Amino acid sequence: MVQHVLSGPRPVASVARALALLDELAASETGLGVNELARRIDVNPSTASRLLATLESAGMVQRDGHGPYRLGLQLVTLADRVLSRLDLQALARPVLVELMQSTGETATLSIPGEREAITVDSVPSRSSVVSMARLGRPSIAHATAVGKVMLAFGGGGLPPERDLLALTDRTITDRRALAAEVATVRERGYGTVFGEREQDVNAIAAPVFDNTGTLAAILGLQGPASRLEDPVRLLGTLRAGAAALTGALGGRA
Amino acid sequence: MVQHVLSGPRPVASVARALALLDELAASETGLGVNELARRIDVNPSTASRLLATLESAGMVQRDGHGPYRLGLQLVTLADRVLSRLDLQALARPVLVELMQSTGETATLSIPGEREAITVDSVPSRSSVVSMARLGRPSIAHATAVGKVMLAFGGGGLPPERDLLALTDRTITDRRALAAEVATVRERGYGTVFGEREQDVNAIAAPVFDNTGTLAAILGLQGPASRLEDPVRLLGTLRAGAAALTGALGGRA
DNA sequence: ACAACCGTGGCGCAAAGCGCAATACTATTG
DNA sequence: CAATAGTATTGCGCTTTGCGCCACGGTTGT
Repeated sequence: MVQHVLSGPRPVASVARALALLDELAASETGLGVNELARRIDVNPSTASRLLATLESAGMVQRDGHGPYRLGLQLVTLADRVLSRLDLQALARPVLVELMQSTGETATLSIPGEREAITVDSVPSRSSVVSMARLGRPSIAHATAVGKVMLAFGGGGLPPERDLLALTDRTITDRRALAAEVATVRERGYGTVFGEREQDVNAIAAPVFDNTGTLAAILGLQGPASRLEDPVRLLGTLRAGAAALTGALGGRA
Repeated sequence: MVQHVLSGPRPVASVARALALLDELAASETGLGVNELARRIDVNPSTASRLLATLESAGMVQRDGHGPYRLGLQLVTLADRVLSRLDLQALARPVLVELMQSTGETATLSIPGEREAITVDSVPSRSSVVSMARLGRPSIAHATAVGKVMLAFGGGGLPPERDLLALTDRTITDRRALAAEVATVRERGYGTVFGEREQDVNAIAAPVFDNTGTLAAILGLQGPASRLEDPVRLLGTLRAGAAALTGALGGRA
């Protein structure tokens, strides 16, 4: 074959061939036929036909009737996911800095995942005694302000009661109590926490939406309970930041 | 066409698995590990590892060090190709209509290919006796206004002399003469044809550039020699259309 | 310290993808 | 209009090759 020089692990040939087809289609402005593609990546036309059929069923390539193949719209969908995340983090950075500077507390950016929200960026308060926000760490859904916002706006259901571990004596461990709390968060448009994850930490969080109206991220502010006795007083600033981000993503409200 | 489980062609399983990985990554906002992905598409972790390595070498997925996988930037590149073509045709339609209405001649949109430019859309003149512009047909590079523009701005080389077939007695068949003509086109910023493809057809064409400065398309106007004695008098209108399209694509000049 | 994850490489078997060839269809040739 | 040369897509059999199993090293959490 051709690329036999590759050191290290042997790549999956079929997949490599399929990707080569995509590259060829990307290089050609007008689209290519099966035989032409087969020649370019040096395989039998039947092989190319089958590979293209597989790619077509996934929307990676498309064509008009029996005409030449072109790149498919599914690529746009996938790329949109990439860009939205890149955009989000880039756009959020100055907002986080602004939030930290005007409030003096640690500002965090979290992305909603399957069962918990993951903190992907943070700007720690200058006077941060405790650096609570470690990147990449999940925020326990039922015991953080960020997590409550995710439950309220993320579209997923509440976690099972056996996951509602008590981290402090103020943690909500009853599923019905959590449901009520989440409903309140959804109604007010922000979530709070008063020592429910760590004894002396209070926090507030607000949702950020994208152009499709789905929850794209969560902005959070947190500080020591001694200083941040009532995090709701930061609500105005936090809401301004969330609104700025939501607007930048093409969303509203 | 729907995916028949019975008599339908058997898709290439490895490729289907790789595409399933991409779908799973698209579904998850935060990225996933090898084992987690393997569980979701129901394969062995080692298989997922190899598939992902193949995808990674093509830039379809990426990751930070040994962290979880995310969708790769190559997807953005591929999607850009899709969108640019879709955008182009959508944006060009009103321009073509405008060109036809203000000049009374047939307006065409062509996309530069490997060796010739392919006409992908056209708005025929109302009084079109001859409908020369059939969609999907290549414009012979050395004997059409569109083709000359492609040679002048497309970046590719001149065709070999054996391809310079004489279609009429005015067709340029000498390679050096063609080189001179192309140089003139590049200098003036537009290409013309006086009965070099068909005896009684004159035409003029102008380039459209995208945001990277490469030739994205070619706008053409053509009519019967009897009526369109000097196509250069349409230059102003044509240039305005080309400039509008170039601007819409983020290009300049 | 162990334990429980994770990601990856070697190995061997059988599943599976590939090339060959035949088919049907279309476009272009004489 | 027949003839030719393209294309795209099947069926079929061989052997390649991709997969699962297992084991290793690395990291996290108990």
